[in-house]
Amino acid sequence: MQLATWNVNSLAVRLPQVLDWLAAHPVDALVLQETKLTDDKFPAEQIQAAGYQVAWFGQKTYNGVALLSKQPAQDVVRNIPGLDDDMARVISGTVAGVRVIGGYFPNGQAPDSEKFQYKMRWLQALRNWVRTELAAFPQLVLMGDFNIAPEDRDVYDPVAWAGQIHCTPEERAHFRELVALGLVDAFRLFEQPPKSWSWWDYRNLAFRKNQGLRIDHILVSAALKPQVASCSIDKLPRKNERPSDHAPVLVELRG
DNA sequence: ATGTCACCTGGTAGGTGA
Repeated sequence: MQLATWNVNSLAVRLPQVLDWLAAHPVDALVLQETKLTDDKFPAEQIQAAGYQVAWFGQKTYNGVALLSKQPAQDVVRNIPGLDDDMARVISGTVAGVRVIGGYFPNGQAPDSEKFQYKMRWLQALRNWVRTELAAFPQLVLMGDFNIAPEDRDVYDPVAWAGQIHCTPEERAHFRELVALGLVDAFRLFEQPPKSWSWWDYRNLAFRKNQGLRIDHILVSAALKPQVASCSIDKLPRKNERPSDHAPVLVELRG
């Protein structure tokens, strides 16, 4: 089966691109971030017409996530249970026996900001919850826009970005702690092209200059690791007219 | 060196977030 994650930066704008991409990449499940739609405005009918089931969880203006799947997702959960959070950031469901968690992690703005403190609290709550989820669902995939570049090789200019948001030691420690729960970064299971990024700022001609970060990730559980056949970033949609600033990331599982 | 995009409010621009 194939799974994918994509931060679309407004599904209202990017729905045609999502449907085009699914036609070319008919993955079994796709999680979306930054849909930026209230639930009453979610384009469920157009997605269903394209052959996908969908569960969604949004809010006005910001955030918003969705889980698209060929087979309907079972036991859908929205956000992190037990965390008091007014932002729509997580949607989970079981697809073909795999527990899929799609997340839009907080950006954090700047290391000295209140938003960074929220990011730290959110990451701690996520870790505690994923620990229990892994115990209940050994076959688990955690994917989405983590807003964390795990290592210097995930940053186009690690010197300039040292200590900046997405690259702080605190964020990187949280990433490692998530992995330490019993997950693996599927992208790094394979030889990858150098300078592989999943996000390029809209500003500064960053995509043309390939100045990006790898902040969108697919973590798979130890039980699934032997089944991982490939993992890649699809840069093509970033070349569209009116692209999202993020590219989709895909993983293929055998069996 | 610089270079954006999407959304909101409230109004035909400015502010916010990323």
